[in-house]
Amino acid sequence: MSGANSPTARPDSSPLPAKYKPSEHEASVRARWESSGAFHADPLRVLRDGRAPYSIFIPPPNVTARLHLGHALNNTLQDVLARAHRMKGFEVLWMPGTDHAGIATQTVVEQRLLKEEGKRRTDFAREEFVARVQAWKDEYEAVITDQLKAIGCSCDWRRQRFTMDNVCAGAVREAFFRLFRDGLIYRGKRLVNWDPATQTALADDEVEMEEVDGFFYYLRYPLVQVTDGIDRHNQKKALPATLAGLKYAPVTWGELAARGYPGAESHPDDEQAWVTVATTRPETYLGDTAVALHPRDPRAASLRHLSCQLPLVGRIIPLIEDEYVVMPVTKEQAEDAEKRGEAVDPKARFATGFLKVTPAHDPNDYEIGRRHDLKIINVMAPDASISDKHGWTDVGDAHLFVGLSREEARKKVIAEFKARHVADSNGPLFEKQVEYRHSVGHSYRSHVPIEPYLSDQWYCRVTDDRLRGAALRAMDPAQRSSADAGRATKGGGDGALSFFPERFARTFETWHENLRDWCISRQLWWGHRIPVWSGSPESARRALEGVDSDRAVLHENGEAAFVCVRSEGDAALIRALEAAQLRRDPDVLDTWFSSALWPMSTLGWPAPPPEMKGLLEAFNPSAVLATAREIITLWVSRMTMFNRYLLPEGHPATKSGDASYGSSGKGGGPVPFRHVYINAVVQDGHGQRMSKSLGNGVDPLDIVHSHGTDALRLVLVQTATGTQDVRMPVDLVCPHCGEGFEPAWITSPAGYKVAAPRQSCPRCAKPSVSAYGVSSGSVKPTDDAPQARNGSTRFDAGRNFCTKLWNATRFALMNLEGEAAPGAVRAAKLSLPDRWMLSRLTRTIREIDGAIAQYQFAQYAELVYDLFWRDFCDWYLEAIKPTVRSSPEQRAVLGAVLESIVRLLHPIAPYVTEVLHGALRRVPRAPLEGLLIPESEQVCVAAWPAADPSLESADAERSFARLQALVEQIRQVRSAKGVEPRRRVKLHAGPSLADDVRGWAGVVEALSGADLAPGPAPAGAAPFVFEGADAALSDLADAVDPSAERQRLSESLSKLEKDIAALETRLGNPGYADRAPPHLVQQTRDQLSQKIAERDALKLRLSQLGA
RNA sequence: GGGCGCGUAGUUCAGUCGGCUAGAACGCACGCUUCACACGCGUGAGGUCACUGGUUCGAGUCCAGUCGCGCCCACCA
Repeated sequence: MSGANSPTARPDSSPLPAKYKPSEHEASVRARWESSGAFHADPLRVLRDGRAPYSIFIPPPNVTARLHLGHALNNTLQDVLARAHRMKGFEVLWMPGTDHAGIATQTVVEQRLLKEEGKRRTDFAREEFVARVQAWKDEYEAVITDQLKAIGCSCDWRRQRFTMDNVCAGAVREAFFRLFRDGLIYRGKRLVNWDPATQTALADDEVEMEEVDGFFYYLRYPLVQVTDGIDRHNQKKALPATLAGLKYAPVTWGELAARGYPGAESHPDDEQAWVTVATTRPETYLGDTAVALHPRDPRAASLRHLSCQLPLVGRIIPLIEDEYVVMPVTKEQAEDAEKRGEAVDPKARFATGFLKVTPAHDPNDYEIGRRHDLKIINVMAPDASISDKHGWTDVGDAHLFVGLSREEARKKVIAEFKARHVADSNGPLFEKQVEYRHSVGHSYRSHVPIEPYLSDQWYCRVTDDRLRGAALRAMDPAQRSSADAGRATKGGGDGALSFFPERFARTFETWHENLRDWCISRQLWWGHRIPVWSGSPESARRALEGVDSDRAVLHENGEAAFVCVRSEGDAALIRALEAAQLRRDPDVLDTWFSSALWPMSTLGWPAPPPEMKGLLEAFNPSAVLATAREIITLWVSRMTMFNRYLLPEGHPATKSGDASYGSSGKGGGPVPFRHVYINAVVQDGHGQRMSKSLGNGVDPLDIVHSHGTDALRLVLVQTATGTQDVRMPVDLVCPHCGEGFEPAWITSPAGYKVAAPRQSCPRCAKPSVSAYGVSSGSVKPTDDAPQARNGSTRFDAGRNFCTKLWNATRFALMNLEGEAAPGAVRAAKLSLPDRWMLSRLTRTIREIDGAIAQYQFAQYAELVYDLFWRDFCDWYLEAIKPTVRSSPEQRAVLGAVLESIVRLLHPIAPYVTEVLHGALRRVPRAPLEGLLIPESEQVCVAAWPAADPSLESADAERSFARLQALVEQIRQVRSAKGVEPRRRVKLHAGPSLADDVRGWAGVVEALSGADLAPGPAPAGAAPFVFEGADAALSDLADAVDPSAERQRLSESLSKLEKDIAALETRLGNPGYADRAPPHLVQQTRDQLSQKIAERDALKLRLSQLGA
């Protein structure tokens, strides 16, 4: 112990190093977490011991690339929840894993193979190629796992899964089998987003829209009237002219005029009439099977029962009426409508009112075709060249287009239409072209325009009520907007699902209301192979003779038979099928199919191996899913549907721990999670979404390197305020001299602002390589141009906070030595700062609990920040400095409060709190009545602090607030008068305030550097007013300058006058006293009278100083 | 085209039920190397809460509209 005159201990007695260096502690802390098994969840503690479960399924990151700050945010928030609930006594399972991300991963691997080895996928055998992708996956799965571990994620790492591992594959297989068996998976000919370059179907979200400059082409279709065979024509629309003895005759303008067609009379009577269609894609006219117009179009009546004949092809196609068609408007009409505030379809200005309908090559036309039972004629090969081998037979004179690419065909069609005439004497078939800028879907893989393409695909019937309806019924009725909101019935997961922030419920709801069946097949090699064998019905039936329907299911579809085999291990059956010439489908499943099963597959459904027994019963449904808003549709929806469909209604009450869940088959099963928390999108400094593939993704490990993990997490948590976007501007850090600098920006090929691949440091001028160039593969780090890490001053606040916490703990440790209090310390007997601090702690614990329950992460961070820095450091530690060494009771409070703060902070800043907890627990701590913080070896499994509400003391908070106000006032006077910081001055106060100051036992003196002096203030003292009473400071070194003093007091006076005027206006308002709540009126009155008292005191003081 | 979000101090952002004399961090100014911490301490300066109108005793907050920025979904006549 240092000398008796020293109020606190010497700094060198601290057991902690002088400075917190994250890199010196994080690895060893992490190793202790892992070896202790602190994060390993045991379903038995739930199922047998009745402990409350709390589970979270990680959104499995794609194994395509390293994680960026967006992932760091998402996973930090999950970790905050996991750690907080672990400390609150829940049995926590945070399930980790990664996603095979079919198309994305295959694409990056293909690109790399092409770049590094000059090879294409087709240069490999399928197994060989898959092995290469597997190698990539192994590499990135390891990288991602390391990143997640580094940022402190408290996942149950022993249970880590991958969407294509054996357990997950079993779930995919079983789910597919049941959905197939129940008629919810079917083979369909549908329009898909076809990438003609890679020849695969793409999901809607794999299509990128790009603005393209193009043209509207105006083409003329001659009008004809079918004179014989009209019935057959109407039954099977769009017949070739040559077929079935169809007889037809040209329709002349004269006939049209007779039918009342507006404007027909301006044409020669005996010439053949035509209609003009407008299209951006003239080459698709080869597949047209109708021309449509709006039923209210003024021309519609006069055209009824007429047809068009496609030039060159010769096909006769009907004129049909459909409300989808946009009627044309003139420029003037459009402007008028806009003036009236009416929306005008931009297409209306270009439209002719006649829409060519090509069901095989346009999604909207496909829908029209279905409505009108039109023929579907596919005129393209899979490579998007014009072909007569894929469903187009009535080629006629159009054979000159066959074999052309779609681009060549477009030119050729235009050229031919320009060169030909409607009829011998008419004008050309080509009318005009108009420039038109529109957005066109492009493949995110090959960047060529998407072709809507008719092909055979597997579909999941998500529009079935057992899936879609179940998902909608899962929603919390309070978050539903539509009419049937109130009709949610009881049972299963109905009404159990809610969104945070609430507004995202709308996204979920409208998605389901507009849902279409889900195309689940992909023409890829990387993924879950579709477990269906197809061949002729007879051979399929023969091969399945005597095979139980539990092993395989047969669906027949006209000439084809499809056999779904339940188990990959059913080798005998598979051999029999292949012997019967049935071939396995070459396609794989959409990646989201396995993702949709994540909450089940990771828990071992349907047949858990021994080490996974009980997981499903214990941990599904999970507590919360934390994810990004753009996958509400892709993922959240599908998990909800599958979980509810595949798990039985009674779950988890089902007792069996084995495979034998019967599917409820009604979609009445449990929700996969009760809450969905949508976190913000992390953007870069330019407001662009952060993404490694764009080259603007920041590796969280760069921030870990520069600021430490806890700093990273603190700042990320602070940003989670419920907004949609978070901007995280980043710099580069020079690898040579450590200078942070703003990179030089360039625009990437995709139009994003990214750091230039090569940078040079503004300080040392040496070159470096930025992340963008590295991820795009355009440049590699070398010895003289090493890679610059990202850095950001945004994280300084977090680092500073950790340092402050470290230092405060060091200080506390120095002062916690010494005799412990003999028994339990009772709050009522403590000093004001102690009672105040305990009150603040108790209140803050309550507020933090509320914030966590509502996913108010930023508020949680702010609460614990203020508690620690503002209350504990700025006031409490300073207040107890004079007394703590001599008061065992005060030491008990100090130790208990700091330990509580460390625990409250642990979910956000796990590393530094773990180290500090280790140091703090070596100091014996006397128990404190009302504050329960049981001993624990590690803070990550320590109990959340429990404070008795009685510790919350309004009285202590009120008194301490007065003390703080007085101290601040004294500091202001000192600062205004330029008193030396270390100089002790004298405080003169009236008897009542002096009593209070004495009652506060030296705290005011310690915090303000002013000692209470007896008697009235001497001449020349600096006066001030506290709570309307005179007080003063004297002994300020130099004599007080009366003119400066007048100046200062006058400023205070004018501010007071302003306040008083404002308060008087408010009270003078006749409505205020009547209608405002009484306590507010009273408060205003009190404020006014206090300000008036202060003003009068100041005025008196000023007059004493002499005007 | 449909939906959602944002606009508050130089910067990044809080601001819940309308009660506000609008806060924080960083930055800035002044003072302080005080025996936990200069990644610190103390004291300050800094705001037409995008704009217009409305409701209200009272509007940053609610309503209507305007302008600007961004995101998601849909869309190739």
